[in-house]
Amino acid sequence: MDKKLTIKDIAQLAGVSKGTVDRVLHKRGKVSQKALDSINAVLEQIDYEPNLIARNLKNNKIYSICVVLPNPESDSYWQPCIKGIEQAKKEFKAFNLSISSYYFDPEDTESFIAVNKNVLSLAPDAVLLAPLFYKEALEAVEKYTEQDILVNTFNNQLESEEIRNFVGQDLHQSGRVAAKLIDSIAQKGQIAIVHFDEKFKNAVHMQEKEKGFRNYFSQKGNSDYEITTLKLKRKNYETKFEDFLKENGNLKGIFITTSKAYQIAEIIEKTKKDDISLIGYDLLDKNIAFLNLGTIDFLINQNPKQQVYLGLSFLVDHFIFGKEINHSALLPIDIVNSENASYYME
Amino acid sequence: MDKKLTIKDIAQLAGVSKGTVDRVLHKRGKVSQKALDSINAVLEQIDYEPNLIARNLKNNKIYSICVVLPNPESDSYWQPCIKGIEQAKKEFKAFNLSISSYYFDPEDTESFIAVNKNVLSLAPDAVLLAPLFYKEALEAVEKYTEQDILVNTFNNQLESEEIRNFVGQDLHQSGRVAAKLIDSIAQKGQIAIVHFDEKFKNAVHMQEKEKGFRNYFSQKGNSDYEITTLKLKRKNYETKFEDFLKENGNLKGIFITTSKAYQIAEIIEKTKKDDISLIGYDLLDKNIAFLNLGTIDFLINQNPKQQVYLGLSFLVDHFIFGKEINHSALLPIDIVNSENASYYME
DNA sequence: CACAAAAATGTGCTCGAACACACTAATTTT
DNA sequence: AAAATTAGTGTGTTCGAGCACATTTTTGTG
Repeated sequence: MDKKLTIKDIAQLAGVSKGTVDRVLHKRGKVSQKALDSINAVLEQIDYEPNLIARNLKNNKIYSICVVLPNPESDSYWQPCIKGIEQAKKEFKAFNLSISSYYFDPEDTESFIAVNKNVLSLAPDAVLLAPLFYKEALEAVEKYTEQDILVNTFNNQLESEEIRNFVGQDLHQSGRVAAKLIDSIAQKGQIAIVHFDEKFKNAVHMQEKEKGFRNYFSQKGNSDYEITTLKLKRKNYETKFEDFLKENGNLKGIFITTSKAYQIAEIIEKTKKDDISLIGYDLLDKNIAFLNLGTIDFLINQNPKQQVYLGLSFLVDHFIFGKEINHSALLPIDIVNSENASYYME
Repeated sequence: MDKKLTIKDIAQLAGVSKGTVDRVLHKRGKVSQKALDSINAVLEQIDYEPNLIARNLKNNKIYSICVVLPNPESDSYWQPCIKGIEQAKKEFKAFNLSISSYYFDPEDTESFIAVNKNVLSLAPDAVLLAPLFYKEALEAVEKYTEQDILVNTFNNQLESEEIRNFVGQDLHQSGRVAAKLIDSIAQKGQIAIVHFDEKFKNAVHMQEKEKGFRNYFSQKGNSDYEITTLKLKRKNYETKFEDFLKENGNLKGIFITTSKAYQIAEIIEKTKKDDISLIGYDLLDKNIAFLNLGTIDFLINQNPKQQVYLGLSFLVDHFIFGKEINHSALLPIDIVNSENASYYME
């Protein structure tokens, strides 16, 4: 049972003290060429891995991480994030960690700014941020970075040098997945891309999905479908969509780019039309209900729970085990129907 | 920044020494009622979590884990397992772990017995086993358990008291997922369930999938489909399947219960019939090729890579962090089309 | 050559849990 | 009542990395 080699072993093999080996490993200088050579010779022969457990023993600081996300009560898309945070807390309970959540109002830029200001004043070690408002998020990230607070993002991609990590999905590709699904199930005819546009906050999101969706069909060529885009606002979406249905009798499929597919499904269900295929996003209870009913054919899982969990576990890996943080982690684009939905919800 | 409470802190609060606290925590006895009471009083007030890092520092044993699985060269379904093992090795490199793989011939019961005998003689701390052969696997598990070797299984479920853990999928539900997919895409007509029957080694597997598939339609009632089962053997599958195609002109969908969908796809492709929907299993290169071509409509990902990785990480959690091992972990049943396949492969 | 400054190297302590062992106090035995 | 036994308690060491500090060696300069 050959145990792992330690710094002490290397020191012995190289004929120096562990202090010298330590200086070589950490490039702290103050080492003679002779000692350096003999230690390097040993290091080349053996495969030294520092014992992370021992390394972290000394470091008995409690790392505090703040998660900044929209209030799940305002938009239930974010509900699963709570579970993701709980899971991370449970999983990492044994380490010196303190994870706390801070909610902002997804409809209110000011609230986003205020919450970030508050979190900044708490001076945590890291922030996991859902950067819903582009400009304000960049400013927040800058301030955090000034205070040496590590910032990671999830859900929305933000182009910034300071961001060490992003956990989310490729929205363009997600649009292509939806297109392929429509292509698999919808009859020849018209296809509508429906954006539920609440104060444009998801504008970039929805545009990327639309681009991907259209890209699939234009790349494929000679399509059986005519694709139109429909923008709906919260206030009058019902009448506006009902009008759209009347005007477009040949509608065979709808791709809803937000998590509000159930609102379309409700209307479709009333019209008793069963030849319109519906593809939407996210496993909200209301969406699942229509999925089970057959009104919605497929949902694409953006996996908010996993996004938060992974984002947190990257931070833990970084703080506790000194691992480098990847620049970005793209989660799989899960295709969900009534039969496999439960596995993605729990 | 209040740091975590240690044994020393508890000792101070209770007015005893850390040794006494240690005896209470580990129920080693030799503690007076008075000391016990005062320590318990402290423990009730605070929420003590032992520092796992410190606990494991002392324990500098190298844990050896053997993975026993079919030779990926005999059946490329198992190919991703190698990556799963590599990933686990990389991820857990920093801990005192030694993970090694042992292959058996999936067509040869004797080889399964021999490999397990060999692994048994190596006396590892744990074995992660793909229990392909039911009876022999039970015997092997029994022998391992006699030697106090922890056994976990993946891919195939095995009913046994000794098994602490299983990582895999619910095959019945996976059949239902396939049925729902067929129901979404196939035109009215005949549906065939195709079993590729290699020496019955997967018999239980395939039967469970078929049951789930049929269960979906019988539960739904008034189906547009007539379902037949076709068993093919490796030798003459081509002619047999071609005959089947000729005899069943109204065939609209095929559910292949193994990873050999590409063999059916090859034949379908030749006939130039494009109104037959194909659902199969597993992201083999050949399957992916037909998925991209459009011959295969969906693949169900059984995720062998993740199965092995999770199985190993459960063992690591157990050995390194003293976590309890769950009895079973059912992985999601991923629906894969040409657009989201890459996320499940890497 | 002396002697200071700088460079190189080694020593020793820390982290928290676990446990061996030494030690004291209480109890029983002779 | 002294000796022996046992119950109860505290102390000290270990694990490996990291780092402060002490110590030794080398180099430079008058």
